[in-house]
Amino acid sequence: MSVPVRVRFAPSPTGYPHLGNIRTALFNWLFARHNNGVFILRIEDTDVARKVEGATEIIMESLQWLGLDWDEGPVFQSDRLDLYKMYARELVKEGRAYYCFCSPERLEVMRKEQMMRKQPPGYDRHCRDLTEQQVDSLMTEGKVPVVRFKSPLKGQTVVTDLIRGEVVFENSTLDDFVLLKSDGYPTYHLANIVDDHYMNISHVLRAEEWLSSTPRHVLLYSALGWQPPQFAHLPMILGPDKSKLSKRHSATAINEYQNQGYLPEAMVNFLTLLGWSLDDKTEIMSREEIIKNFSIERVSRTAAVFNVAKLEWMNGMYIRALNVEDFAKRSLPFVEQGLPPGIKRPVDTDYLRLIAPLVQERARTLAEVPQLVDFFFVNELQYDSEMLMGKLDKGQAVSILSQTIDTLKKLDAWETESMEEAVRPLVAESGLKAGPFFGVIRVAVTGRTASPPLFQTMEVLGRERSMQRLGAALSRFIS
RNA sequence: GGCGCAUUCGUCUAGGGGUUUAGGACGCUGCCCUCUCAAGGCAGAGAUCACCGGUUCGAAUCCGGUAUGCGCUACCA
Repeated sequence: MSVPVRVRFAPSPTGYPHLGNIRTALFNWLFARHNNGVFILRIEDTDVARKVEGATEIIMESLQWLGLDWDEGPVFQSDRLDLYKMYARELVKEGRAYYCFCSPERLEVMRKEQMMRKQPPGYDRHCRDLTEQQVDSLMTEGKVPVVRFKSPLKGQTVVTDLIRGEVVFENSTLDDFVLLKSDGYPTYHLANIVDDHYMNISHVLRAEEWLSSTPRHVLLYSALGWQPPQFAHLPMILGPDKSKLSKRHSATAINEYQNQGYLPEAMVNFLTLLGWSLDDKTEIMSREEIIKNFSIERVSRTAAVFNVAKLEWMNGMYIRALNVEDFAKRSLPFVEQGLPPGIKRPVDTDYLRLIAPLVQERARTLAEVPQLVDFFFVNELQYDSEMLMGKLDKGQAVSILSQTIDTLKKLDAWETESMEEAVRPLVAESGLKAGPFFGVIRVAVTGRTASPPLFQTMEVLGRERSMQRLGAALSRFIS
């Protein structure tokens, strides 16, 4: 019988979660779902100074956007301060921790000196051996202490990591870290251990940056007489400069990707592949496939650089896989937002549905859709006559336009096929290649040199608008 | 400075002693398709598997050292 899997995502509420946080959440969620376990959301709001109002809501929205549903929580550490205090006191009582009255100023000076002497910085254990009387008198003076853990001076602590194996730390390199701050809040180390224990967390999946503090956690578990969970330290996600992803890098927050028109399912697929792989070739996988196959054994040990270009490609794959209806629906908010202000809102959704199939395979993100479709909406096309002529001369352009207008005018049905049937012969007669010939019409109708297929575009645009645009182009040359 | 982790094409990765002339993907280049742009198809360039030693009949794969990168080194998480 193995322990039931219970994992948690435990961000601190400091703003939009960035890609690294989200990847951690994702792996925890995948691990829980694969093992029919429980995924818990816990908010680590023990740093009053860094706490940002509304951040919890933002975190929850981000998880929801990606479809990472949690089974318990959100649990707030700030609601459980008494619990942490209780264990801090207990540890002091048992001689496993002590009160420290050193001022921030003293600590600062101490650190500077250590740095200057090229010594490893760390608390010098000044208060470690205060007598009970000394503590009492400092207390009555009104001094507010922190509680520090009494790290063993010698011996080793072994961390067993599911991804990295056994990692051995010399206890002499561990300092007496703070458990309870002077404002009564616990540090991460204390709160984390107490909560993981109380919530019966079975596996701690977190970023590699935590590996160095894990021996402290192991020591704490043992001091409290608790069984530690299993640890798995996930490889970090790096910026293009190979340093830890942070605000210095562009677009690190998850909401930026939402705003840029990335699909959550593409995001999930892509992030899954940052540090995990199924085999030597499978890349596009449904959520179900990923859940079915996810395992810690296949998590890589090496940090991964976040590569937007590949995300773009994958997002394009997902966009093309959408059914047209869905694509139109998901594009709508981006179109509403991205079309020039002069165009009437709300945007005609039936019209957009007709346009959608013409641009779906041309968009890599939903945010690109407005630029792809705007000529369907604007009243007056902006382009210069040079563009209209392309490599042809004025006479040729005039002839192409007038012949096309005459031909289309006689057409009964304004449909892609009949238009093409009627216009194609003109190309042959002109002695030109189809490219340049259609190029003139394309610019006349769309105002650009690259567009969806011409006749399909004209069909959707409608007879009236198409003819009007062709006429407008012709009148540039004949006034 | 100390401690820890890591090191396979530019990037994400497969590989876990012989099946490897190191596979796939993104990106890049070329060709095909083609009314343009995409999409799609095909092809190509791109990795002395960080380096040096060792183990072994045989090493990208195991061991040691070195180098480099990154992380931690707070009353932040």
